[in-house]
Amino acid sequence: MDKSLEKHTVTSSISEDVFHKLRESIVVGEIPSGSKLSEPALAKEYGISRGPLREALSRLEACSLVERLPNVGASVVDLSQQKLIEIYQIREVLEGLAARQAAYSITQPEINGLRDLLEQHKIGIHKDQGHAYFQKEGDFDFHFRIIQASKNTHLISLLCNELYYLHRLYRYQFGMPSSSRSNNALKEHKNIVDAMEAQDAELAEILMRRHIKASRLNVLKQLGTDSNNIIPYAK
Amino acid sequence: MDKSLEKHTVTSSISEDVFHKLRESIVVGEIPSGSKLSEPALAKEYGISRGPLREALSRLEACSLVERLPNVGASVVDLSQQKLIEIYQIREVLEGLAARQAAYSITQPEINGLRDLLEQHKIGIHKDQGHAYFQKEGDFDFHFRIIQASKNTHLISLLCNELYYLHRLYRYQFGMPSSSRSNNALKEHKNIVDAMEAQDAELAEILMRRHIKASRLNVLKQLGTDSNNIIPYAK
DNA sequence: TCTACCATTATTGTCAACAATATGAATAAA
DNA sequence: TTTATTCATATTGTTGACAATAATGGTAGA
Repeated sequence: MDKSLEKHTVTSSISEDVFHKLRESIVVGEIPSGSKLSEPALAKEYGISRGPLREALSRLEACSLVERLPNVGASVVDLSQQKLIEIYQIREVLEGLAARQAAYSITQPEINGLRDLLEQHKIGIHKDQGHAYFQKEGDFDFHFRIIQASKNTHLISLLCNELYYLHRLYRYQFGMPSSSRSNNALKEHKNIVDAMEAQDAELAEILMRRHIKASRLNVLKQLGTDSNNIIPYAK
Repeated sequence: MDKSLEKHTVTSSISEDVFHKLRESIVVGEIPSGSKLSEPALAKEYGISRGPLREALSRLEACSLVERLPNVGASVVDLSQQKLIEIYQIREVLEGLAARQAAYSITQPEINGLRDLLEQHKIGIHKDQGHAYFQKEGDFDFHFRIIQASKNTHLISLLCNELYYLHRLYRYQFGMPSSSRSNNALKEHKNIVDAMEAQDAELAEILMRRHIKASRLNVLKQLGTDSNNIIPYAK
């Protein structure tokens, strides 16, 4: 498997490249949500033909970042509070599953890695509490590692290839809270790692679900009060 | 929205058609799992060009029915007991979520529809207990309705467009048990509907998870004993 | 002035040919 | 006999052109 992997990852097709580029542009808001994606325009912009571009659009559609209507074309997905809630609900149960499975199969090195991350996170909070860019990435990293540790490849793909970028998109577009919660989040992260180290799968699942639910409620609270945080394209 | 939907669903593109045809062929085993999908051969078979065919393959890849290697091509996904377990684990939590959300928002007509289905199911068990084709479809229908009732569009898409066909694929390929369990399954279904009608979301989730877990354990038990049920392409 | 219809234009869907890469067989060397 | 290399073949990746459909603007009629 290593050999074939090594053999194939060196080759990067045009459609692959433009898929990654487009995905990043969409997630960071460079291409605003709701906007139309014209095939001729994009093809010209990237200096490629429409074939690989359509392939890329197809893949973006698969991870719910763009929507396509037959004979009409592709648009960047329209954000809404409703969709954000849906994504959180799904993450809640899927990452709960990830934590549960990880509790069974996580290794000591993986546990150590998570503890190091928590330590860095702690330092980060004291240092630049405020618009804490670090925490955000640190949070993603934390969740990432647990998902990977679940060893459920389908779950990993679902969370890391599809929902992850959608999540990032919303974080970038809606102003991002979570800094107000980073102390709580840190404690919750620690408890989750403790449960996993104790191989208490049920507890790990419950704690992870609670953690994501708390995050969801916090985000919604912020959005409810700061209505100006809602980006112009949201319905 | 109804108008635009009505307007656009009448148009069916070639790639759309061939996507549906290929998906069905794969699910029912007409195209065996693990087999290579040659673009020229398939294009010729369906009398189309390679363009829309590649689009269809791309969509099949998105729902995990085919795997593609760059510069190598597409193959129907390889089945394995490991993957089957992974899918069941994911369904367990996602359909648990669906049941929980459905408990909040399900309508009385939807409840009535489910009860009718259970009644038909009951009759079906008495009539042709054995290789009960009806139960299988009835089971799918039951789960489908609850997923729809969750009103979470992302969840609906995930379960009905992606996991559903994978599930069917495994059912068709591995001999399918579930008839041995149909009496238990019926009771479990009834309890789930009861919980939803009582708007007891937590209970509905727990019962649905337990139901799918029981189904998973049953399938694995069958596969463990009847090793000849495992299809030739499984590793 | 407003509405309905029509034609023009632009965009998407499809195709067939070309380029680049991988596969497999045949040959040569060890 | 086995392994490495090379070449021929087939397959995938990409392109540009053509066909079909939708969006747009203007005109005629009410």
